[in-house]
Amino acid sequence: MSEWVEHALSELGRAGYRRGGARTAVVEVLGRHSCARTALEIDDELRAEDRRVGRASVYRALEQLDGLGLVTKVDVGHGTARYEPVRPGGHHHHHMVCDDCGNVLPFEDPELERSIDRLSRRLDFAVAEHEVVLHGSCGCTRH
Amino acid sequence: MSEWVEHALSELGRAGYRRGGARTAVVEVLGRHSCARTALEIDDELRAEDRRVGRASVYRALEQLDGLGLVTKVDVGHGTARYEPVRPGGHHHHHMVCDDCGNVLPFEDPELERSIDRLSRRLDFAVAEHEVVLHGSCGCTRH
DNA sequence: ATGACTGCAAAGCCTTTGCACGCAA
DNA sequence: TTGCGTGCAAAGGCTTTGCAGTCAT
Repeated sequence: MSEWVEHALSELGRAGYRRGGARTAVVEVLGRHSCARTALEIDDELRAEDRRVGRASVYRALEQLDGLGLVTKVDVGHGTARYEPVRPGGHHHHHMVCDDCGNVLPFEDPELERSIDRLSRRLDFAVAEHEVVLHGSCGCTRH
Repeated sequence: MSEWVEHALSELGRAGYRRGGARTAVVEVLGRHSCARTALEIDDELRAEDRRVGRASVYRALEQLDGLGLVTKVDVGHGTARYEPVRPGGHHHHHMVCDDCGNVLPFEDPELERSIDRLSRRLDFAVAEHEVVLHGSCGCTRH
């Protein structure tokens, strides 16, 4: 089992949550992925392994995880939220969205992070989070 | 009238669109703002000046303008799309979103743009657009 | 036993679509 | 006259909420 899954479950416990089946299932699915998933994808994945869970419970679990900082909510457009595990010590990354096939791919770039940090200090605005989304094509249409 | 309004109306004409009332009204509202508006805000603004327009027409006009590159669709999360005029020669900018009051403010930073350009060249991905969103607080809760 | 957790169904948003009428060209 | 443009209403997605039964503690 992924380290993050144990971490998340223990943090949930510490925050006073009970160990319900639906929430645990959501945590386990998230733990299998390094990049952002939608609520629907998580639900489908659970359904595929016959662990049927109410859609509402998926959303509730994600909301709680987000509140505890255990996942990040990523919005790459198209009106569907995505969530991904925040691994302690893990690398901060952003996303490229293929406008041809809808694929979402992660990337990271220290120089970009430095630019944003410097900028954040300069602005008259208390920056808490930042998100960079690149749109374009991953090359899926090449044969 | 804003220069962009004339530009947009003429481009719409060149693209073969007729000069309908609803679309023109949407263009005029957009032209009054330099930063991103939602479809609902545009609709409200029109309603306030007794130029009632069907909600669907607002969405249709925005879609067409986006298709011609006359506006940019900006997604700062919260599940609501925003649109802003693309002024020829205007500065490329990004957005800060106040998580306390929902305010959306523009900023620009040449260094950040350079970082993204360099990064884009390095990636195995054809970057067409990019979007940076800063979340945090604009200070509205200070008294 | 108590109250959190869950699933289901219903309701809420934002956005898109279908359709008949009206207007620009 | 032609068919694009428009408004209205209905339908579509994603997400949230209400509620009663269930389960962890």
